Amino acid sequence: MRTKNIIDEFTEACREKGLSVTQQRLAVYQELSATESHPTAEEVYEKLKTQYPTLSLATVYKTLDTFEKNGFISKTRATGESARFDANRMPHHHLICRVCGKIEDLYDRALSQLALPDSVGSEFHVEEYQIDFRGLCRKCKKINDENHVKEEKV
Amino acid sequence: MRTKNIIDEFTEACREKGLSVTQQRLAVYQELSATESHPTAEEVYEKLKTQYPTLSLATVYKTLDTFEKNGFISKTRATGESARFDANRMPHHHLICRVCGKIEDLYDRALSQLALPDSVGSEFHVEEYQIDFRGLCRKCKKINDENHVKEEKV
DNA sequence: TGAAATATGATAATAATTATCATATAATAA
DNA sequence: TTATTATATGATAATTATTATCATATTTCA
Repeated sequence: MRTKNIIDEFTEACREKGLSVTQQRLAVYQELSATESHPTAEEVYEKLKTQYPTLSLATVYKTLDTFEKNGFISKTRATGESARFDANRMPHHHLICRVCGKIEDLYDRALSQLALPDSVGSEFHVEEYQIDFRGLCRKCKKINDENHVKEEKV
Repeated sequence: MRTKNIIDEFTEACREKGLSVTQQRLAVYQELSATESHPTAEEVYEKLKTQYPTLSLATVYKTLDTFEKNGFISKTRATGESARFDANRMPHHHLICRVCGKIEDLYDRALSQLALPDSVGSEFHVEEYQIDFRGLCRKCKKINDENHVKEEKV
């Protein structure tokens, strides 16, 4: 029943976004929903290929990319783009658009003085932290809204 | 004078960490300190190669890696490792060790209910956010502390 | 200064990701 | 349901970022 719900919700979410619902997408989404590890594309592929022998790694990559762009999943440590470096040790945060990938800096005193949870304790020695806000930049939001309207009209 | 300070501070920091102070490291560090963009390794290299014609891209990579491992700079979007994906939409944060790269999840109610700054306003539509705490895991901290003691003895 | 340690440059190798394109599947209209 | 159209897939080639290698050069420190 849990599985059923995930499938239904996923199917509905795909419809809303105008995405075809395919075996491969269902499989990848289910697999990712069933684990707490943060698997790589390769790992997802390895996990599924026994059950779906014709599945391609390229499809897994494309599927994950589609999911991420549609907000179904999140991508930790985006690759494919180059790593970016910063010598600015002033605490600052990032506004990252999930569609165009643009990164903007955000300075905010309150956000830079967060109290760290006690639970971290001696398990981890925190030196700094950074908040990544993910969503849509003004430009991509506009495009997104327009598409949504268009879909509702049809 | 500003430049002078940066050089002095950098040199001192290298000494503390037992790193050789080289032309290349100075150049890369100065370049990164002088910009607010978050350049890629390639971009740093392109910027410097006129002034330092013998500089190698491989050196820039190695230098940036060394800086990051020593906490001089930060690396946004770590690559070299695979991207990792997560279908868990429950707000959670990350504890990332800057030495061994291990990522652990952190759940904390307070950290997941942060008020967003007004300044963001209509410029960006935030859908979610994630805090990356960077520092040393227990194991790497131990090794780090031991090395420090050793260096002070010498 | 001179020996030992460390870093660099050139380049090869690797690993992750993306592009291409013919085929297959899904969505939609009749 | 079936035909048509749009979209996704699989196989594989190509690309891109990054790391490894190793001989040479530079730093460090006694």
